Amino acid sequence: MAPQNKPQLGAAPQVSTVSDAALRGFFGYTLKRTFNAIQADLALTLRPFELRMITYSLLAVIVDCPGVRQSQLADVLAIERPNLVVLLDELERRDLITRERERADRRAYALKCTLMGRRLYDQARKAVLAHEKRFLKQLDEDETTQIIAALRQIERTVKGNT
Amino acid sequence: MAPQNKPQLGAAPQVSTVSDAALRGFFGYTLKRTFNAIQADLALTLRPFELRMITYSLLAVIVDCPGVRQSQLADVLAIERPNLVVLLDELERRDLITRERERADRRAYALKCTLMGRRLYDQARKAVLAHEKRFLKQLDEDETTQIIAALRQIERTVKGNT
DNA sequence: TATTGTTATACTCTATAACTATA
DNA sequence: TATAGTTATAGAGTATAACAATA
Repeated sequence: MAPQNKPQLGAAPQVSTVSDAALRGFFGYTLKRTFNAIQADLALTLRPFELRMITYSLLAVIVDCPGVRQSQLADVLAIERPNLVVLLDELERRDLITRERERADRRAYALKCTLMGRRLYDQARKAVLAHEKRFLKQLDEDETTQIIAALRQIERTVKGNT
Repeated sequence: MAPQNKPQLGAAPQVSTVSDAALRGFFGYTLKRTFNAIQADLALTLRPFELRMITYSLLAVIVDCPGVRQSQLADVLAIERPNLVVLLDELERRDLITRERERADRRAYALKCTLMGRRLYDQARKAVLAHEKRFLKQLDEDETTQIIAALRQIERTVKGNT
C-alpha cells in the first residue's frame, strides 16, 4: 500500500517530485477519489431537475417498486431511516411521490410516484445514463459488469465482517 | 440502468418483493455503497490510533514525501486547501507532523513527520493492510490491480469532462 | 415487546469567498 | 498580479438516541 521511505543518508530532505505513490495501492482512498469525482459530476447532471444522487435513487426505487415502505427503501438504499424521512418530505412536498397509510399495517406508509414524479424521473434518467456513459464507454461491457459485481461483493464482505 | 416498470394491468400495485434492481446497473450508487461500507470499516480500524481515512492518508503522503507543501498535499489527496488546514493543525498539535517555513519561499510550509508520527503511521499501516486484505483477498491480484486502474481512469475522465 | 416512522442532534466531509503574507 | 496558507461559513452526508403510534 504505502511504500517504504527511501533512506535519507543525512541529506537535506528536499522534495523534488511529489507523487501519489503512497496512495496508489490504497483501495479505500482510490474509491473515495473516484466516488467524489462521479458524485460532483452527477450533481451537475441532476441540478436541472433539482435532484441529487440520493433523491434520484429514491425515485428510481419507488418507480420500480410502487408501494414500497420507508423501512424497505432505507434497506435497499443502505441509508438510515431517520435520514430518509426528510428526503421523502422534500419529494412529497414537490408532489413527486405520495405517502399512503397501509390498511393492513397502519404503522407503515406505501410510497408511490406521482405522474409528475415519474415524468421527472424519466427525464433525469436519460441525463444520468448519458453521464455514466461518458466515463464507462472507455471500458468494455464485460469489464463494467465485472467491476460492479466486484464492488457489490466487496460491500457484502465488509458488512459481513463488521 | 434503472429498468422500465412492468405494465400494471389495472391491478392494485401491491409490492410483493422489494428489490434493488432499479439501482443494480447504477454505477455511481454502487460506488457510493461500497465506499460507505469500506469507510465505516476503516474508521473502526483506525479508531485505536485516533486517525481517520483522511488523516491516515495525510501521514502516508508526508512520510513518503518529506518536505511536501500543503498545496501539493491538497493536490495529491484531491481535497481543498482550506479543508487541509484544520487537519494539519490537528496532526501538528498531536506532534505527529511539523510545519517548517521554507527558506526559498517563505509563503510555503515544508511538512515532515515526527518520529512519533512515523511510528504511529507504521502501526496504523499494518492495521489498514489487514483491513483491506479482508475484502480484497477474494479477488485475485490481477483483478484488484485492474479495478484500481479502472477507477483511477474513470476519475481522470470525469474530471476532464467537468 | 417489537416495529414503523419521526424528531432532534452531532459529527464528518466538501466547497466557496475573502483575507494575509509573501513572491 | 499571482500564489501559499488561512479564516469563516454553508451545505451535504451519515449516525445515534429517544419518542409516539401501532402491531
